[in-house]
Amino acid sequence: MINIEKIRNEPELFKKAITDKKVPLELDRLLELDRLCRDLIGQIELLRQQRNHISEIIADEPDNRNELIDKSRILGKELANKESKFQNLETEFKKLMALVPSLPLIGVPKGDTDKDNVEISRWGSVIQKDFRIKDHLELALIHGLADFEGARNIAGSRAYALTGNGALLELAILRLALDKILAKAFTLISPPLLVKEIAMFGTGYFPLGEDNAYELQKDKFYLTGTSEVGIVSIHMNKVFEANDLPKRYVGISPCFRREAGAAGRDTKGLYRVHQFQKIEQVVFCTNNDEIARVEHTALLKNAEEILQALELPYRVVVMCTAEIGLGQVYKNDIETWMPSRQDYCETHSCSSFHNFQSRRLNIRYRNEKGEKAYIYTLNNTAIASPRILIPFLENHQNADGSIYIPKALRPYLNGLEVIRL
RNA sequence: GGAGAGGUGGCUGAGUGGUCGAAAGCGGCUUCCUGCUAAGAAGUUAUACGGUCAAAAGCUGUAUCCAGGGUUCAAAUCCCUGCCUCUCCGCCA
Repeated sequence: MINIEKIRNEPELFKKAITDKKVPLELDRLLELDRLCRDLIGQIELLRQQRNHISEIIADEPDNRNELIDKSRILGKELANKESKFQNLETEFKKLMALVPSLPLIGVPKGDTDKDNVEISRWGSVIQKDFRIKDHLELALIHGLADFEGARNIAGSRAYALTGNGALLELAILRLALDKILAKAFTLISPPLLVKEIAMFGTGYFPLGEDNAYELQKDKFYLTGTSEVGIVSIHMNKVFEANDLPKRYVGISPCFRREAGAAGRDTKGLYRVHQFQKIEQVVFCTNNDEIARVEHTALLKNAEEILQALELPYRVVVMCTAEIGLGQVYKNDIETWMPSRQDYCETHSCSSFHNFQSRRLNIRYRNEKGEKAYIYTLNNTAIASPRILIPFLENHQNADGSIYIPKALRPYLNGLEVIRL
């Protein structure tokens, strides 16, 4: 939850963020509820004070005991009345509070769609091949890297199975990415993927993203769409010592996404699937904007190094206001070149939250003065598969249909240099 | 899935309806003493939000003994639900 005092003091800033991020929230109603609640809680505390005072006297067995008990009873009725009124107001207040976005940092471009994102860098050259290129589906088919038909029969649309070298290739890429991150002193976590609502809410995926999560109704669990959810939320209510920070984690997990709202989009192939594997970087740091910025840049660089090792051309973009989520203050996507699409497409997403998540989950640290302050959180993809297999297969195909294996990956594939037909 | 036990402050742990935000011990902090690195003495020590104040301190109000609901004039204490931990049985990768 955003600090209500900040909202009271600078409502215009939040109104702008609400508009820019396109959040369905009426801030004036929230502020009105805040006033009503505060006024009512004042009245309630006064009544409680009176009742507590009378209770103390009753305990001393005075002569007019019964009289006092009657008086307390009347106070109690009035209290109950106001308390239930308060509860209703507070419920609505909390619901609206959950929708208050974090403020985008200066430098986040204002915009409505991904067309408004701003490219800031490129790496690698996009080579237009002098032969007819095959898309990843065709390549997967001729090499036997994936089975779509069988998977879809039992798991529905967007399902896939990686087979043979396809599965080995995925494992190799994941392990390469993991090793690159581990070399930078990150702590590996394989977190819970089946979590309670508080974890989804606390990391900011709920309430607005509820349609995108798989829900296990019988047990009231949700399947996480990224290991970030488990990694961040297992620290709920924790207080770090300042010298524990920054704490850097790398997560590994399957990820589950309903892709609601994307019905009919990207239904072919490995681009938009319900289940995938991801290596994820997550960082906790002190509540210092400059430190967070440095960490953000480092997370971005780590991901870029992985793509460079895989010899895949990519570009980095700054996401515009409508494309960053409720909680993010700044976000970069890395888009990797996909020949079949003749475009750079999202493969990585690097987000800074400042204290948006830590306030929801009550994750703090003790600063130099001994005071508790909310930490900052950040995260970025290291690698996500099978989407990354699209640029991998398509960029590395040769005229004869074989697939080139970049040098850095060969140790993970028993020295394999080319996947031949 | 079945049966049982439990969840109290930084930690251990007492408290079965009012005098309890909570005994005692440990730990922490402050001061003193002694002097030689550890021991002694005294005091102090929960959190959040509000009021008072220029501000801090202090004083003061409310809430908090896992969470939510209920009983009662009054709940850490009684009742219900949920969550978590532990033990036994069953099932199982």
